[in-house]
Amino acid sequence: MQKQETLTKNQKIILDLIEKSDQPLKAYSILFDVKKKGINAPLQVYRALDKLVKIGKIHKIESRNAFIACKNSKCQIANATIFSICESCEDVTEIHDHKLSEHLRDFKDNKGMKYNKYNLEFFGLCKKCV
Amino acid sequence: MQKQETLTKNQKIILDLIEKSDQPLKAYSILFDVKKKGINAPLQVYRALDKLVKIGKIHKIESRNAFIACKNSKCQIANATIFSICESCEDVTEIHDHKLSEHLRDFKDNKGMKYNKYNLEFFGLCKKCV
DNA sequence: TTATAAATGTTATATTATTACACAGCGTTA
DNA sequence: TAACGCTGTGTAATAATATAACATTTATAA
Ligand SMILES: [Zn+2]
Ligand SMILES: [Zn+2]
Ligand SMILES: [Zn+2]
Ligand SMILES: [Zn+2]
Repeated sequence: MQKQETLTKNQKIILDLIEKSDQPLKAYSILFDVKKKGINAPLQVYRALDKLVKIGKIHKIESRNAFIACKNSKCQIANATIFSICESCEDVTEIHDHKLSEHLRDFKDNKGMKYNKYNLEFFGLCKKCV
Repeated sequence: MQKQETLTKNQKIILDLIEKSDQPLKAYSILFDVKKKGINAPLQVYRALDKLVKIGKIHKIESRNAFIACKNSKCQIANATIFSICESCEDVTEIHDHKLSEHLRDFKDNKGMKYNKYNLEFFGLCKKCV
């Protein structure tokens, strides 16, 4: 099997849900919401999430154990994510900053690590919460 | 009570253990190891971990749910961490790169977020695992 | 068509983290 | 001294997050 072009039923259901939310969703809240669509078990959710993360349709916010849709339609950057997180209202925004991305992409440590991915999370207070 | 200078018994026990390991430890593995010292419950571990994170003695590797000691004796950077993580052997190293840190510290988005913390995790393969 | 990779459905279980409550120790200050 | 606030402790219970194992089905490739 080559690269899968079309999403499967479960993957579509779960991606739809995540895309409708502009904020990250947690796995068990997703599970709760898709039970009416016949998805009954955590594993079904986690499998779809894994796949969607892998193909870059969604990203995991590691510090929150939550998943957010990628708005960048041509997301080549499943492996290069930057987020801004408000610690008061928990609002999360994906950041696309060319200069910063470049800097991170080009970063080399002094140990000969071969990087293929990074995830950066900024924390603070958003305008509304300052 | 002012800022606490000295660590408490539980905090010391747990920091000692983490400092002895050059790799991240998980909360329940810590719990297992400190049972012989009279720490019996998860909460006792998590409370110590929270405190140690807060004062910058250790850092949490978010993508691994694990905790590593900060080697930087004067760590003013509890709130500005960069890690390199090998996805094969799971070796984790804290990175201190002045230029990159500066770049991250100075980063401003276009939404008026007021940042006070960031965490960056690089993933890839270390020299041994390439 | 046959082999194989990917996805599904289900049950059970493992792992990570928090809530709730009672109490002890220390420093401040009334 | 006594009252108070703050931080930490100990314990039990439970919540939240994630994976293992197994049987089956579907999609693609040769
Ligand atoms: Zn994205
Ligand atoms: Zn906010
Ligand atoms: Zn550090
Ligand atoms: Zn390695």
